[in-house]
Amino acid sequence: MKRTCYVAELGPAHAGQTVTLQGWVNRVRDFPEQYFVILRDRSGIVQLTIESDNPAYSVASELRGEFVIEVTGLVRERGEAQRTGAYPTGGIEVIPTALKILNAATTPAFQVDGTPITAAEDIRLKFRYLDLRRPEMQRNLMLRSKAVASVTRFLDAEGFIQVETPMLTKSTPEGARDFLVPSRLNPGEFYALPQSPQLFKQLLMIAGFDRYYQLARCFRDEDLRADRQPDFTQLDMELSFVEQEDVLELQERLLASVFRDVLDVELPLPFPRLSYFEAMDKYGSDKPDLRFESAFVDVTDLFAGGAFQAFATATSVKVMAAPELTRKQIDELERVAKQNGAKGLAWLKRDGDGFTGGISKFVGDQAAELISRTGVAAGGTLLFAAGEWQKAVTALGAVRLALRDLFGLAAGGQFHVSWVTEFPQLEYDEDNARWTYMHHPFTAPHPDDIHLFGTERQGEIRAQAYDLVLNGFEIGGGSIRIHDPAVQEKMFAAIGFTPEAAHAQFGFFLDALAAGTPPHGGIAWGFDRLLMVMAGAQSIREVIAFPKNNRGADLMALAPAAVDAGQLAEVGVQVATRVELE
RNA sequence: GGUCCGGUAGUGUAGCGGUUAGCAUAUCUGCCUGUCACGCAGAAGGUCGCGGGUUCAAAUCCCGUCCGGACCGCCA
Repeated sequence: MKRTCYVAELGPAHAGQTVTLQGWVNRVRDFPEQYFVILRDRSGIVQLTIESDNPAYSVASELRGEFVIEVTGLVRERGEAQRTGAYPTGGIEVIPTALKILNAATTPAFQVDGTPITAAEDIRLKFRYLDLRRPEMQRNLMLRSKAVASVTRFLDAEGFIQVETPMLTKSTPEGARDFLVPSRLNPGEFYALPQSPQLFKQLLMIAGFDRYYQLARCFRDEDLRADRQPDFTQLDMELSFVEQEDVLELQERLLASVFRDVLDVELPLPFPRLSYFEAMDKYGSDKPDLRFESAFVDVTDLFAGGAFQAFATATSVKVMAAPELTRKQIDELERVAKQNGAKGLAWLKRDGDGFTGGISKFVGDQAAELISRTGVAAGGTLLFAAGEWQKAVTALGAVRLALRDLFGLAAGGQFHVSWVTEFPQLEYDEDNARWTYMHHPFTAPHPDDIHLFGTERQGEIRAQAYDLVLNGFEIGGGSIRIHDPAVQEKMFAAIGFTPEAAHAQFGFFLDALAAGTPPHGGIAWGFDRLLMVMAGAQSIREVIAFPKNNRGADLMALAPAAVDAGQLAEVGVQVATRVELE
């Protein structure tokens, strides 16, 4: 390799030096007396100036966008009138003494020269190798790489041991659908790709490694979203001989360290904490966006037994103050509320000391109290959701986020990190009419609540589980694990597992738990999601080199795809003709 | 499984019952004495996603279908 440096390393200090650069033709501007060729590599761009008497002139005339070239030339400081501040190397230019085309290029499907991208995302994904050439995507992946380095450095210094766990494994007890891999050597049997290394990392604690981490690929066969991919990366960690407080404290230092290294941003420590109940009750979400306040106020008592039936009988009436809204905006917010489980979205507009519009005819004496509790501004709007507590706050939580987007309430590029703690240990599964775990069945309950197992109040048991929330995204979640077999037994009983059934499903793991398990706990970060927020991207795909689209397809490689009959026969799989089950 | 939005030159868009299907950009050619998203002139480039229907007439209206995106369910 003859290259002497990346282009962005050049500056006025190099004036007079001869350098060799390699990269892509970002743009060519031709003039009667010279060509200006903008050369791009992963570091940035620099201008080559080729006068008509330069031997490289004829080569320059052949250059087209995205050609790969190598240039050797003299760095020259530009004249005062020729400088530009539009890019960092705008004060210099390179006068080639040798210019070589290393490879020609077809005309790209879209411009990769750093001008704002206009191509739709499916086009970008189809030509991902070009898309990744764009400065913006180069930045995102470099940001990601820096974050990996930062995490590794920190955890290494803290005594963590990096261990890789298998990709071909058995289903783990988390809730998602598994990706299955047929076993050729064991016809009729399947591996599952890991949804997380949960059991393996606990086994590593039992094995005495004390502190483990891994950047673990995880697989979940569920529908995709802007922040969800079928295969994704977790930063997975587990620690022995710790309590919840130890885990949270270390995580705070780790995340702060990553933000400092990668973005030069200082996160204030410690992170604020909310209980699950508080998060739901005030913000209608277990991952509230706390970059803005707009908390809910409870007004159940103000309407109980009143004339407005929907509120009079509701177990919970929540209200949120909003700015002045048009009728159209209210309709849109109502649509959001309905899509998130509300029957409707009641509203009031403050007019002086009273209210107009919406449900104002049901508001009498309560007006003053509504104004004082919510602090709604003159002309402002109050938005209500009523019903069963969980449904009311969830719907209003969605409205809260829609308001954020409507009014840019969280604009300004700020980061807000918080913990949500004290999740319920158990939740009632309406569809199957039984209790189930909320996190996973090895999550430790709060010691003060263990006596509630098997009672009517077992829904109140708090788990020693915690989520890390950044700008309204769950970027991490973990728990202290059960290490006491007696507690594990209570947990299985609570979710309707007989000892036999538990053994059938988790036998090897239960044996391991009995083999000398230290108290332990951990957490896993949604690494892609964290990077998405740090990069200011709207989708997780912006920080993943080769992501899947909405339907789980790789639009470039065209995966998934049919395989030939021979391959199927070899792994003992038959594809059934698709039958519509009606 | 559901709701909503979209599909028109390479790319991004306008047109929404009768147009030679317009514009921008990219591409190619020529011109232009230092540009920096250079500029100017010209050329080429379109099964208006696909199928069916309505109509004298469909890019435009209707139905179906395929594809793309956001969300709900699902994913703890």
